[in-house]
Amino acid sequence: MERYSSRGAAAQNAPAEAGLHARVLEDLGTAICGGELAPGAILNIDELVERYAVSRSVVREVLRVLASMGFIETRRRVGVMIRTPDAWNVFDPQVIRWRLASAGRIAQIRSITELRTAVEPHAAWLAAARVGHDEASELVGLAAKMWAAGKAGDEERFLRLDIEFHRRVLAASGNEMFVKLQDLVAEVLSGRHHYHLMPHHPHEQALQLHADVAQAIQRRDGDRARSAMVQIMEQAFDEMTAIWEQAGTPAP
Amino acid sequence: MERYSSRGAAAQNAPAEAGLHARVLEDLGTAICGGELAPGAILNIDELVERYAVSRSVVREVLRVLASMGFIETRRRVGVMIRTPDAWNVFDPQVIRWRLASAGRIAQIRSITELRTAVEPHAAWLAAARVGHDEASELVGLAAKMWAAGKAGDEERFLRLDIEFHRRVLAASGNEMFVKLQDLVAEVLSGRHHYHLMPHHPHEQALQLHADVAQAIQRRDGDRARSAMVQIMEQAFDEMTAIWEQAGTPAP
DNA sequence: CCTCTTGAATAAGTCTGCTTTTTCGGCCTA
DNA sequence: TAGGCCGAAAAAGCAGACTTATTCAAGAGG
Repeated sequence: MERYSSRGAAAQNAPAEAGLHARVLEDLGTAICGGELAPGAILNIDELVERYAVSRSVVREVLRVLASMGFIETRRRVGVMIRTPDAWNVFDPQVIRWRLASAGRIAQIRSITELRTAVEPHAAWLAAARVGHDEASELVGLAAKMWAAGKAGDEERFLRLDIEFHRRVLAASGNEMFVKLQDLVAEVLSGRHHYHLMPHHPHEQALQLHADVAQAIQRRDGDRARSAMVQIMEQAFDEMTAIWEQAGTPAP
Repeated sequence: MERYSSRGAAAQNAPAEAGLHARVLEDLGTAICGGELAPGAILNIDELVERYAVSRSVVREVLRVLASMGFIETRRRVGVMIRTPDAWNVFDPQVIRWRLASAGRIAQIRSITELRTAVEPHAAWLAAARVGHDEASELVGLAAKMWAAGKAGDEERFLRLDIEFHRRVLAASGNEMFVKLQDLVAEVLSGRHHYHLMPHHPHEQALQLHADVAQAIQRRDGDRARSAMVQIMEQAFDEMTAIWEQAGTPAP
């Protein structure tokens, strides 16, 4: 199988056992996100059939999926045209993974970080109004565990608890889209780990702020929950800024 | 062609000239979003081939797209299983359209309204830091036109300008995901129109607030831009609340 | 010389029958 | 009862033929 994507970080998520569809999709997806297939470029089905040495049905199914992501447009008598990035479904988790694997990695991380900076404080505020008793208690418990893990210097555990904490706050907001958002953030965080862009040495203050959020939500003090979350986001944002100022890091 | 979706608002976006793929996708998408095909239900390809009287290739291509949206899961020896809503890509514009056509319409409108309530103030704040000279001027001009249209009572024109204004603010934030978000919001607003859920009688104060946002962004006063946008969002949110309190409206 | 019609070439869209692979579920043995 | 074997079911994949829409260019007519 000849590839478009230059065999870097690509195709790692779709190894041999994954089926032809997944492998071709993975390769074309990374190639488009990575710019190896530039917007405006034109392919045709037979060319892809030859290149990947798969049947027409496989190629056609992949093209349908790519079209639904806004990556391509097919026209009779013309072929398959690569679309410009502004048409892409940048909220699709799969697209985010591909972009994290591309040179636009830093931009992707920044976009999502800004997005959560906007959303999570509001989610905390909503959560204070809507959370159930048990949910609130668990949130407080989780904050306590984070505090312990942070104090003990157990970074791995802290990171897991951190992600779980934010997921629960978003879940408690009662907004399905906020919950989904956490999946995207998780993509970024795990991607950040994968590409060795990890800072995350929990500050003393961050530990306290998470506890504040949990407590404020439990006491249904929306404004306090929001302002504590704003501070958490400011810290997270500063961390990210530090990352992309030492940018240019080619990374694997 | 026999349908799953009960021939209501469905299949209106994919009429006869659209091709078999689009029509089958439309019908299955609305059926799943509408709950006619419940999570856990199992289909198989041949059944769909018979039901829609199309070939296997059409069905398989549709299934691949639905799978990439998190709607279904296919397993050998089992068939095609409908997945639970928490697996759906609720940020996909197509999914949003289907949900707006379903009984969960109100929930969808609420989710997105909450999302933009969270995002737009932050976008305004970012825009103040990043906007270019021309962009800022145009924003001020746009706010002025809105003011005129609002005063003249030209609702149609006001609505168009309103959408354009918010799009530009999001664009000026320099965050690609924020821009994409506006597409989703536009889906909701036009859906709201389509399903006759329009309030929108521009208040005097709203006119002033839009002008405030534009001016603050031009003067690079992020905090003032944000707080004005917060107030706009509060008004928009109140409008929406009014809609779903008179809920139960079956609508077309 | 320009416009309009026509028609042929092209590439996607659709259909069909076939082979391969995976996996479930029952059955058999230890 | 646990573990392994086997057969059937269904998706995955393949190959090729036919259909249809679109484009582009040549030729007819003004």
